[in-house]
Amino acid sequence: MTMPRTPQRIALAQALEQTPQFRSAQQLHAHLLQEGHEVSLATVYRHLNALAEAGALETRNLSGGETRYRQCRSSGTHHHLVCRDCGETTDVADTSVEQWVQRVGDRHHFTDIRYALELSGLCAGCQHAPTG
Amino acid sequence: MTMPRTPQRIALAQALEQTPQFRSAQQLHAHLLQEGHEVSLATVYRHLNALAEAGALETRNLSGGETRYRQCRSSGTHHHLVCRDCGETTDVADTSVEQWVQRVGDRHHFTDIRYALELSGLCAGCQHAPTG
DNA sequence: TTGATTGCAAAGTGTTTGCAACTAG
DNA sequence: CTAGTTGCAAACACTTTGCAATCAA
Repeated sequence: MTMPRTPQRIALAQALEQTPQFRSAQQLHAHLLQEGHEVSLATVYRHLNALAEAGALETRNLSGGETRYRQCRSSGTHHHLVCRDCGETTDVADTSVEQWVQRVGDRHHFTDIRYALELSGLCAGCQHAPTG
Repeated sequence: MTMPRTPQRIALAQALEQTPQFRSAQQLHAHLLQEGHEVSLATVYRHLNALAEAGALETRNLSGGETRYRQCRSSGTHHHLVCRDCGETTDVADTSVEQWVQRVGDRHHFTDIRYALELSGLCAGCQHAPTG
């Protein structure tokens, strides 16, 4: 159970700390290189998988086979509203969906319910801009 | 806008008709071969993409880069409750989430809101079975 | 006839892994 | 010293695509 505090691991942890956004292994890797850290893509993948497996990261599967990761944050549930044009992300704190989900599970006799909700739209600043 | 009714296309359409389950391109391809149809994997992929793009199929991205498809059924909005153990899929018809989403969008001055909600749990039959 | 469709095999993506060198503790 | 970690390059799984042959209308 020893666990070396290698510079790579530390750098990745910091990168994950920085934003609440979901980012891909490749994005994170590029980010680390830009910051001057020496890490290989393989190492990034390895840590990401380990962290996700340990429950420290949330994951999201995109079309194209890409997986994005982000650190588990607030204990309270919240969702993200992402602007499809500029990418701006807003946290949405609200528990009504949570309650609804619980009810649905009960009604269908399902237990250990998990759910993922993704919201996207056009933010105030992007509503007149053409999407392309 | 001609559109040949090829045996491959017909067979695939029938296969999609058969179950409400999400299935991968490879699963569908294997299924078709078993039924005695001659189709290439490439063709299955091509049709699946076309149908999904046209809005005739719903898709789901799994970890591992796999995409699963199934035919769109009810016109009204609904969600899916999937059993993590046996894969059984239940449709959940309910509009309260829809309304909530709309409210959230308004509150943040976002327009053209889209959302995706995925629900998973353990169905009644799988609640005592070990997950492995 | 003619444009859409098909199959094949090659190419492409994102991710994983074997292995030898390396390093934190 | 030694188990865990790293980088590289090869391997993987799923999907996409170029192209020539084929087929439906």
